[in-house]
Amino acid sequence: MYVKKLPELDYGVATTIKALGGKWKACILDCLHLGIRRPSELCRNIPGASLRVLSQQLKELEACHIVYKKVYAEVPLRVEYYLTSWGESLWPVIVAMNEWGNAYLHHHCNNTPQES
Amino acid sequence: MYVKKLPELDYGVATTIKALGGKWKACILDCLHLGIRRPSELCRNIPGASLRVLSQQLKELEACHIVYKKVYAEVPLRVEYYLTSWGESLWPVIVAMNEWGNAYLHHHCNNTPQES
DNA sequence: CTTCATAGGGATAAATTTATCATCATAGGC
DNA sequence: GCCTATGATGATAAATTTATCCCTATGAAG
Repeated sequence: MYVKKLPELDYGVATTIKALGGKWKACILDCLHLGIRRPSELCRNIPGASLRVLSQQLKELEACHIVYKKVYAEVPLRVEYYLTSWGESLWPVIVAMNEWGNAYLHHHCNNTPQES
Repeated sequence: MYVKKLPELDYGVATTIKALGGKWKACILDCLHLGIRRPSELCRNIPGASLRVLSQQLKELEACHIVYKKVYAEVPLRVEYYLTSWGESLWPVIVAMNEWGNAYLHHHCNNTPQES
């Protein structure tokens, strides 16, 4: 890993963005809400993300106490991720962001924000 | 600038994060809500951010139609940024993110998400 | 014996974002 | 003239995030 060199902002929004801002994190949280729990399942449900990347993001979400991991002593190894109460409490925020973003996309269709 | 090489996710949350996710964007939007409009004023109100970086972020926000720019033909040059209706409609989302993030910070005090 | 699925991680590369430094232009104060 | 402030931008460096490749380990299936 690396170490942050620049000071951070103790800012509610900044904190939320750090928690949610990873490329695949919102997708992962969506999947967890749908009951998809195992890394390999997540990988199949999120086209474009490799297992490696999802593992990294899950690890970060876990470090943030947004998800937690259950490991079963089976073979092949079986792991499940669940939302913590912090993860659950994040849901309304995700919904609000999703609504705004979708409304935005409908009005600025075929472009992402930075490019339009 | 650079050109994106990898495909983007057409995801409401991803869109919102792209719009809000810049390091200083939430600060800028806060300032605009407070009536701070000129780049040099923003710079003085956001310790740590250089004028150059704020200009970049303002430019991105402008490209997203979240803020717009008014230029006055004065000397020295005078510029003001305002929230568009999209920018205004983003406010509830920012508030929700801010509340969650602040609650989070209070319970995991002295740590940012990724480090805790 | 080879391959698959499972989950994880080290090493490294690539992509992206943010910061730094320099420059331009204009007018005023000293 | 030199320094200030204003706002913008080009070039480049640094920091950070995301992706790729390869390896570990286990047991079952072929």
